[in-house]
Amino acid sequence: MTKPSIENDFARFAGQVAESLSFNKSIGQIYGLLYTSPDPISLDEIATQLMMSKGNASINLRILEEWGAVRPVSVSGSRRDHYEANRNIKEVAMRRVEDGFSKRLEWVERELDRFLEQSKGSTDPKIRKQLEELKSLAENARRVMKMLPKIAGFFGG
Amino acid sequence: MTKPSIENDFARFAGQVAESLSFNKSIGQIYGLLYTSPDPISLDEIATQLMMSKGNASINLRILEEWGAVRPVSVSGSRRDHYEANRNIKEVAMRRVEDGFSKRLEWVERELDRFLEQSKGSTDPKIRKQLEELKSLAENARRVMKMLPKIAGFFGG
DNA sequence: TAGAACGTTTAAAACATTCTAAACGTTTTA
DNA sequence: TAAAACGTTTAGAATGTTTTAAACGTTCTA
Repeated sequence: MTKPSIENDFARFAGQVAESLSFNKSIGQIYGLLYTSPDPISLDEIATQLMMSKGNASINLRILEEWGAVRPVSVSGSRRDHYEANRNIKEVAMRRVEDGFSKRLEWVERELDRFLEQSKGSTDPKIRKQLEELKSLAENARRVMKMLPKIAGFFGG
Repeated sequence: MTKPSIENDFARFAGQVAESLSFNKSIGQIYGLLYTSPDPISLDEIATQLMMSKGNASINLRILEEWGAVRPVSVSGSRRDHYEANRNIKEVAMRRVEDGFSKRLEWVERELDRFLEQSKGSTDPKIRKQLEELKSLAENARRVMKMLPKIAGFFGG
């Protein structure tokens, strides 16, 4: 942090938020910095402003890019990559939920199916009933996930 | 794992699920074991079955108890504490969302208010607009959280 | 074409979390 | 009352994650 400014405080705050969501601090800081920045920023500037190594900035920028939270833009008069934030946080979050949580739920359902297969015939019927309960729970959870964008849109869209 | 059984496989699976939710493995394994167990189990039995230290079992059982995911029950003929799972996972998850996520959202809103205060007068108006946008986003998110039990109930209740 | 300007990769340092084993304090049993 | 049976605490070992610093390979510039 070269200068103490509201923008820098905000980037630090975004780092804390990221940590509390079990992302890493740098990811939050970078996104926070780009979020408030009126202009796209280069990798070097990001690293300097946030007092982190170029390497770290590079790695976490790439992750943010994968998430669609950040995009590279070309800035005339500079050959450096510059980045700007995708400020549509709801969109970013939804994609994150989809890619992270829904995919895992599908995996859980597949595993539960395997257990159900295993439990056929051999074990006592109680466990089968429990597995079926779990599976329907997972299915419902996934259905809720799927509705989430519409639900979120229904509240402040 | 003394015996290879579907129950033990399931406990291991629950451990993986826990890890993917950024809890620790032991928490998931313990809950998984208790979930499928027809009878309450003692701390020692839990540790033995899951091949973990008593200390670890003790610590994580306490966390599960705090979450309301597990409850101690007295078993006649034994002075050991025995535990059984609260199998109402939806209830457990909802309380977890409430205690974890909603509380954090409230903190985010408070911090955003502080930034808004700071931004009054001094800085350019753009950042203030962004902060207000973020705040309304957080409010909406919290509103969705609050509705979640009803939404979840609307799907398979 | 030599060297500067970049972004990426990598090895290891710094740090955080999880887990174990043993010591410990109670409570119960004999 | 001595010893056994417990659950908890604790110090540190094991492991995992994040970050840095430096080496590296390109691409551009002069």
